Amino acid sequence: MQTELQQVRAFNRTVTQRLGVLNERYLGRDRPLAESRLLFEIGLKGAPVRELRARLGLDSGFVSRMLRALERKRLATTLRRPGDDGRVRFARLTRSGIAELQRLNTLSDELARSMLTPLGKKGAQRLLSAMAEVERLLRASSVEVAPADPLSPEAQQCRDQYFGELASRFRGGFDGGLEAAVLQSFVPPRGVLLIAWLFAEAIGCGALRALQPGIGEIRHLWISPKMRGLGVGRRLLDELERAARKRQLRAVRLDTNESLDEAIGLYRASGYREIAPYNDNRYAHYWFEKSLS
Amino acid sequence: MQTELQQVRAFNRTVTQRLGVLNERYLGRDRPLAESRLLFEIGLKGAPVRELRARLGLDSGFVSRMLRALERKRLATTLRRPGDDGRVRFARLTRSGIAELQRLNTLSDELARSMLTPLGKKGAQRLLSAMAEVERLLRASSVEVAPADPLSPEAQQCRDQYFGELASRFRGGFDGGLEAAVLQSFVPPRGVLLIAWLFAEAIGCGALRALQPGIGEIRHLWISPKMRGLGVGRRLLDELERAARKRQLRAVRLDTNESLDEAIGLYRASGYREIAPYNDNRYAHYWFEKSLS
DNA sequence: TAAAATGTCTGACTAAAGTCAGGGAGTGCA
DNA sequence: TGCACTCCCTGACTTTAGTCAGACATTTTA
Repeated sequence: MQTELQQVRAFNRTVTQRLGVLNERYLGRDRPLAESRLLFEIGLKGAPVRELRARLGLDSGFVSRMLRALERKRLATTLRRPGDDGRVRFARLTRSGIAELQRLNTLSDELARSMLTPLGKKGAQRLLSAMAEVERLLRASSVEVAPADPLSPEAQQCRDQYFGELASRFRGGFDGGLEAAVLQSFVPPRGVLLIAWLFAEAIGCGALRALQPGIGEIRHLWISPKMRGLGVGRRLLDELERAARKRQLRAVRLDTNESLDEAIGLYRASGYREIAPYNDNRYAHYWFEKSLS
Repeated sequence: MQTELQQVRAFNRTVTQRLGVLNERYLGRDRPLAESRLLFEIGLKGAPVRELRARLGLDSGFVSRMLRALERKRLATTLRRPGDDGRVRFARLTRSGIAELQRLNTLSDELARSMLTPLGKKGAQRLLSAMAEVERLLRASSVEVAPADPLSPEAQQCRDQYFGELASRFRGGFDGGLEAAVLQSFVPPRGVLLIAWLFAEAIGCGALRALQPGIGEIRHLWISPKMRGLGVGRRLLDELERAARKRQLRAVRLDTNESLDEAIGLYRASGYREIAPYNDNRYAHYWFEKSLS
């Protein structure tokens, strides 16, 4: 473990040093860095001020003041969008603000090039794939799993994506009727719905409910496609099993469709064993159980 | 190319965000971040002030002022070391400074752990090896190659390390006698000595000199062991060949010892072909030539 | 040995980043 | 309608980070 931590620290040092220096040199040329970041965040489409604040993690006064500065330089405007909540201001780049953003993008590309070109073609390829791996895993490591209300908009959104995917993957489609009673069964203390968050975005979910005395059922385990293969599913499953243990369940069951290979792989790898059908789900091809000791 | 640059930018964003937030949260808790970094750099063994300045890339006044601040808090002292250059001050941590450094190290470890543990064992391993790769390549990409005086201390240092390595690798050892005339032959305009710099540290060298009319010779190509396999050797070799072309040479030659496998591999991969001995170097087993068209 | 260069220090300054309190406008609910 | 709340704004601050000029001691070079 010691050397692993040292490795992370070495990475941390090298990378912050190199990127910090470059960011300042390329992006903060004639303007405070925070202002450049704000320009980036507003982007071509504009954004509500509250969102800018959240994304940059900055104080309301600070952002407001920077927006005034951008307005004085005629790079951005804030307006109120009719139809929206009248308190919310919407920031948008002016024509010259967009030109400025393009210039920043060019500089940012130069920065990227300055990292790749000295390495030659093969080295650049190696760096790129290692970067992609680090980036994905680092994102995965900031994922947080927390219980949620099954009726919350985020839960609804996860379910929509989940059912949408089932509909496209199942041979013969999928008709996602779901009674309110099932959702109620995910509510504590008998069940639980867990959502995996990447910052403010819900990127996965999974639910546990009581099936029979001593036996729970896991349902709706889903991970956003862009976060697959990074262990998020495994984490959700682990947490659901932990929740089941806490509820004194001695086993959990689940069913799944033949087309969901990653899920089936995950279940087998996690110690689930195939059992006889315990329900008449017409979309299920496999039924699994794992005993929790 | 476009998507490659985008990949780098995505990495840049994710990593600076994640590391920036964590750095501040963990290391800048009750003290300016720069001060924490200074504590790190002084370290257990202490360091000369000039070196601290160089490593952190900070203004002399700024560092001096931070040192005074650390002194006021009884975390560090500066002293003059007898025997050394009397102008140089040496910074050293006090007992409580060391305790503070340990605390920082603990926090830094926590930070590292917070990245690894959510990924599970396999994910952590993947992250670690990708991090190591990114770190090494990023360091390699900040290497700069520049001509140097063959008599400069850095050149001397490179040669010492080079000869030292030859002595340990050659069967039967190596007696590194080198006449001043040879060094003189590396001086422009007829020859050139290139040094590869990683920030202020010389981590590789290579020399070109005139051998016969129209033919040059490459000598002393060496890369620090910790920077091997990252394309630095290839870059030095390319630059030496470019220098040869600029001098209107139509070919370059070099000799090498059988034990230097990496070098031999590099030469072959770069288009060098074995030729008959063109000198009577008793340590050489192979003689190579490449024609520059 | 004088002159130039180097290493460190201080004082005086600036820019950037961030915090805090309070106020006005708008929204949603009782 | 009144009240609590949200969103954004401004003004008044502080801290952090940095720059610059010059002073002084020491070392190196001519």
